[in-house]
Amino acid sequence: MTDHPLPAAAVPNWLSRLNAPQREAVLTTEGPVLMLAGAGTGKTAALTHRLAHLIRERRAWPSEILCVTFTNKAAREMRHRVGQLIGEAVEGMPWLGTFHSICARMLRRHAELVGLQSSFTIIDTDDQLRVLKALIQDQGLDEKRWPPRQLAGLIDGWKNRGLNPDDLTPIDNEAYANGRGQQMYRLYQDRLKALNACDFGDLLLHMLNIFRTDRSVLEQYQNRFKYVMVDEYQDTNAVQYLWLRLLAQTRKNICVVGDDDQSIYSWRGAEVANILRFEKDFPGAKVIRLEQNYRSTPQILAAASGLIAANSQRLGKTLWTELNAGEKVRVIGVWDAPEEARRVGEEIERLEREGAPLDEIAILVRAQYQTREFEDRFIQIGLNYRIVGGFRFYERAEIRDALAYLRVIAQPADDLAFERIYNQPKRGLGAKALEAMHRHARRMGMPLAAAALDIADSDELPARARNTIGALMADFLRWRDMAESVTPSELLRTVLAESGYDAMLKADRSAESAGRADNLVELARAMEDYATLPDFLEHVALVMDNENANEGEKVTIMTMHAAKGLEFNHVFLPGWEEGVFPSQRSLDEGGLASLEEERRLAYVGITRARRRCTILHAANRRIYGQWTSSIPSRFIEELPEETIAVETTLTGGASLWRANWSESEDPFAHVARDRPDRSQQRGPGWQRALSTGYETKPARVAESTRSAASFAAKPRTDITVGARVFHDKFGYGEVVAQEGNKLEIAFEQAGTKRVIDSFVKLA
DNA sequence: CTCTTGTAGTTTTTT
DNA sequence: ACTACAAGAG
Repeated sequence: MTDHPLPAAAVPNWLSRLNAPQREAVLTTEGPVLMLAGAGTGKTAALTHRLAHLIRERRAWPSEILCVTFTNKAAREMRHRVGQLIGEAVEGMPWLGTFHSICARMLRRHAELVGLQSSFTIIDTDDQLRVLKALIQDQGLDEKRWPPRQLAGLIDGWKNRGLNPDDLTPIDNEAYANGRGQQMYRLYQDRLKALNACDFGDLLLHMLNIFRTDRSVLEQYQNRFKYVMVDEYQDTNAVQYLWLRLLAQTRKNICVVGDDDQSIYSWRGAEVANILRFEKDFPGAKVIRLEQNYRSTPQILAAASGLIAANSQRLGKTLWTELNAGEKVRVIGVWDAPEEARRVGEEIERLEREGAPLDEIAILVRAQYQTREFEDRFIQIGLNYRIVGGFRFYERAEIRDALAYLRVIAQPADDLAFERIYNQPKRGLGAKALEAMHRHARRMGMPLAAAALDIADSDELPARARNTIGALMADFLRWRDMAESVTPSELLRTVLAESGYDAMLKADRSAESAGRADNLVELARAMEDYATLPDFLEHVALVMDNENANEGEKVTIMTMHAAKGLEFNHVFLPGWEEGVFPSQRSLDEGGLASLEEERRLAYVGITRARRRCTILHAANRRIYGQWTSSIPSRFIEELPEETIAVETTLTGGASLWRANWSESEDPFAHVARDRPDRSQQRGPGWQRALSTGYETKPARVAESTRSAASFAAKPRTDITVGARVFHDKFGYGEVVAQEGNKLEIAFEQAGTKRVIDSFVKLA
């Protein structure tokens, strides 16, 4: 295309705010580019300008650029900033997103190639564990000895490495239940297929499998994507790497950005090696280093650089800044965790008095449990805070229940969702009913919902349970029809009203029920942004983070992992003690590599700060309910002495004494958390189940059976009229009629009953 | 079938 | 210490 390489003087105005290496990254559009961008060096600016440049110069249409990030937050930020540069055109960028959302989009188009329907459900970790647990029980394995969690971890690991069940080595196989790893992995994949579902790892693995086996699909995407860009390349794992390499192989217009010092996700399969070998993968790659830091003071930068220098495996770079020297990094030692929280609270109040906005203050912790202490304290002193990443909106029970209803409507094969709500609100269906449905479903190879329809039409369960099931299935069929013509949020409101869920909450007098109802209203509101039910469900599955409405200024509390890519004027880093940070687990399990990852995490933490950085450590902390005394983190010693100012309250006897008696009792301990009220049972759903007059429903149930024909109930071939059969409950009998999979049997003891064929065996 | 009691895991980090 | 789930009683 236009090949007039722009001389520096001719640089368009809109690039003038970039420095020389940034501009080089923007203008080097052809061929592989590796951008090594240290913390705070403006890599997002470089990336977004590069993207805008490609579009402005008409080198590619927005839809011809693949731009991958790791988190939804990063994707949103990128979209927003590109939008500022090129305006509306950003709307036409369907391929800007996370690895997972992009793969989901692709997989919907090619689902049949891996044995799924396009309507497949994306299940989260919770559902994944349920499936695995059921499989483990099926296989007669002891789930104490071989926990589902462990298997889930292994399977995730294999998927991250791009391995299918057939690709496992004997060593991988041995990792679970004495050589049953491969078998369990295969069973799990089969089960997912039957559920028409995939987990997070599958989104990538399935696409990789498709690319590997189906040339024409791969070529289609290779041709489409004229340019490929990848953010946080140091965090890619093997599948992501292989997937990218296939896509970029032909054109080689791939630009990756990363910082090996900020690689903090190796525990989920990320391989720093990917960034270290980029030049080998793409010979002739242009390597561009962004080393000018625009974020932090020299003191903060020097402290962080000094710390990270203790790591061995580094590409190495020298960050510099033109900013004026600021304050030293403060290191504060306190007696215990409550004092730590108190101290941080005081510091924040002081900053507030000096005019610092609360939005510019963050507390970055190693692990989620550390947030609690701060929460308690901030409630006590009335300081506004926001916890990022804690309990997510979409993980609340009532939200998951509502979503389960919608999932069953959208995707009848979704047994996980069906199991969640078949008796929620309570309808008087329990283990017996579930077992009957399971037995039939398994025997017929059909989903639970289809089995439920069959059972409603037989004498298998007591009349009351049967009628309840029939009524529920009739509801679902009605809702499924309605879904065609009504907006998703209207559908939800109808479902909540008609299922008795609303009534259940209303009748519940416990403290939380009002909040739950509010959450459901909020869910319906959130759904208004989506035109179709599948659109919404996809959003929920992949974009699980909640940007709750930002009312007013708040201090941010979050993990250091979550803080990557963000910056704040003032940063507090509590809990720098051996065993907390670096975490005990990393010390025990991962060896040196894992310790170095913790150190990189520390580096990420410090470099979030623009003006002031405060590190704290406590001498005593409660871990697993046990008081433990701890020593300051080794990372504190590794900070260059000239960059830090140490203030420790422990050295003087006075402060020790003070700490000793003031921490004795927290008067708010019992106020801060609400006791869950267990009086919510026996909701109106239960009453409704008794009072809705199920006797009048049979006609409707028969009708529903027909419309469920898509489930294709196959009759047994081994049973014919006249056959003598045995039924667990009714005993011996003779088949007098057969209609599809339903039998009419004259039992010797119980009289004539209608029974589903999967419940009898030949006598 | 629901409620109570006992036990074990939990505290890395995310899609 | 706290929760969440399994097992057992009513």
